[in-house]
Amino acid sequence: MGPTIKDVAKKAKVSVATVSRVLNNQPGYSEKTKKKVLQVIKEMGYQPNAIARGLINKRTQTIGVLFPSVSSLFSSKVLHGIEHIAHERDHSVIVCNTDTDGKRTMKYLQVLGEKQVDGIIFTSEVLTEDYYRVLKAMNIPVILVSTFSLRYPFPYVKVDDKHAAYHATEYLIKQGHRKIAMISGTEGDEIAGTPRIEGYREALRDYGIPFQENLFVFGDFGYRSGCAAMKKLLERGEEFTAVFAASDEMATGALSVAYQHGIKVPDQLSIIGYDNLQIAEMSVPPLTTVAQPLFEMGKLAAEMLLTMIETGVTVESRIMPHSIIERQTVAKPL
Amino acid sequence: MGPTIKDVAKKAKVSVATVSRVLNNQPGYSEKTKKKVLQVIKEMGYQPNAIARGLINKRTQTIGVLFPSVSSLFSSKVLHGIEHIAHERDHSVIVCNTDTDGKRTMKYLQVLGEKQVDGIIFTSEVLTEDYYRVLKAMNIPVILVSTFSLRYPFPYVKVDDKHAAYHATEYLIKQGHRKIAMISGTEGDEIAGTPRIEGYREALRDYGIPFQENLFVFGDFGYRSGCAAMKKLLERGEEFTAVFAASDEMATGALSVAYQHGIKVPDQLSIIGYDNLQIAEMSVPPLTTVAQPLFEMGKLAAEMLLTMIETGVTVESRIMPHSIIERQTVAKPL
DNA sequence: CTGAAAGCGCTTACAG
DNA sequence: CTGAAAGCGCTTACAG
Repeated sequence: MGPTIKDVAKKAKVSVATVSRVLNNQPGYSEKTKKKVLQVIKEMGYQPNAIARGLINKRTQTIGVLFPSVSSLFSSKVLHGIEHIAHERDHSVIVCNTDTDGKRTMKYLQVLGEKQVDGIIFTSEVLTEDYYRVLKAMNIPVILVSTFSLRYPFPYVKVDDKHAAYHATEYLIKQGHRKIAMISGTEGDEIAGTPRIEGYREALRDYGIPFQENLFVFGDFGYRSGCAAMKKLLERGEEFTAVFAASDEMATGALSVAYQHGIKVPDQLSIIGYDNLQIAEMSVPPLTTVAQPLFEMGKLAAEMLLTMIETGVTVESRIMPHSIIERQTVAKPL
Repeated sequence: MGPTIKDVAKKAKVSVATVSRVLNNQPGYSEKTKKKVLQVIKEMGYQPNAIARGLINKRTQTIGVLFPSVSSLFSSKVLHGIEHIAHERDHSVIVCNTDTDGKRTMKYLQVLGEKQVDGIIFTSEVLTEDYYRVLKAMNIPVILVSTFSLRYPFPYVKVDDKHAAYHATEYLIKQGHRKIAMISGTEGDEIAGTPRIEGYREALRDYGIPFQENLFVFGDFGYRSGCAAMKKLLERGEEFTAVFAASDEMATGALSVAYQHGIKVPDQLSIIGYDNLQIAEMSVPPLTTVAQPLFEMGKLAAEMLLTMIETGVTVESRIMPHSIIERQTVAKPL
């Protein structure tokens, strides 16, 4: 271990109280002692012990973040944004990978509590009553990202999924498409599943296009499920000129399968995704998609959390703007 | 704040020492008191304060990880592996995003020191003397991932880049290619740049193929630089039937440009990448590439670090196996 | 089997 | 302007 505040005090011939004061820029010492102390600190290479500080200040300058999967393209962008602001405002971030597993999540929540984090960001998953209870009991600020809860009053930052899905579908319609298939996310997912389906259906309805079971299929947001869904759609034999996939990964899967079947995108088939992950730009051809400002969402969530930590006042939820990134997978139907 | 060990002790009518003992499964109490204490703990919803524990134990059960960019596909995989093992072995991980910025990195190192992390994993960047000095001064275990240092004796886990590049090039040669271009990583990068160039050149040499300046171009590992490099190669007019790109992102860029120029892959041009990121599987056509076991590397690094933390003995560096993932971007030349 | 006490490295009234 | 002392929530000899 390095030198402690005691060592510094002794060497500088002052009390630890004085050293502590200059360390924290508090008043109560002459310019001369300040200089002396600062010099000794430098000489000894003294570093304050944040753990000891945390114990007494009841603040650890650390926040916890929970993701279903840290390595997903989605989570890593959001994490990047969170980390950026946290660092700017002198906080560290502990990452937790829940695997969408209830037990694991509860365990993380407990650990985060024991480690006395100052706040928590909970992302992309349904806030169960269990989670809510322990979060509530921890009595620290919590921000939800890409998820929300009607029942539990944590502020959130997210895109309006239903609205965004409506726009994506409408965009296709405005290009002239009427036979529009949808590859949805996980069945029953109330966060990124159902709302996007609703957006799709409402756009269809508003433009007088009947919803067809045959043109609708569930995936699980992942690439492989996109491939499978596309195959299913093709096998059903129902004609369609465009598909709206509820994630870029699924859209890319659909793209691959189209390619394998010799279907030209966008000449014979238009595809629009959702997320605007890096792969959207890198796919061949580049994917037209709905963009969520993930990095910004991470930043905003961290800002909201830190504001709550610092001021104690509850912050307002925020709906972030989505947008349609026009690239090369959508064209007018033949 | 929740109840402390004192509250528990009072309510259970024992001393805090006893509570501490049952908490830590140490001997020294009757079955009866144990039951009593456990019951009170449950009743009060008592959670130990890890900060107080850390202060006295000189162990925080926390490790720090430094990445150039947390949101890169590369870093997030490694992070996932690290987090997985850390959690399994009761440690938390603090992530740091250095932006490959010296000042920022030094700041993180300082914070990690103040927060008394038990160990550090340093990834994908050159270990400068400055970094080494403060790391050394912290006197805690350090593991390097995807980087290494001849001068400074920290154990590392990485793939043999030169060897892997040799294999990739050799693979192309064995398919019958003789005119093989290379899109390299960043010029002067001693970690993932130069070694891969050397591997490429040695394979060429071993198979009696002269190295041609015209078929070599630098990128910076990113997608856009891959696009630019491919354009440059095409503009130079020197014929080639295959390209080895030192990253999947650059390979994907090359793929896009080939597509834009109406060059069929793999019929007219073969491409092999490096990394085996998710996009390799998702590209059209799927990218043949060199795989590094990123998740496993993260896991192994965490295991090595935790072993050093727990036993105090220095662990051996590890070269991880690379492999060539054959997909659909390489064929025999016309 | 059990408890009183010291101590981890700090901060913060309090007193001077 | 400065220091002695209490205390944050724990663990761990030490003594019984």
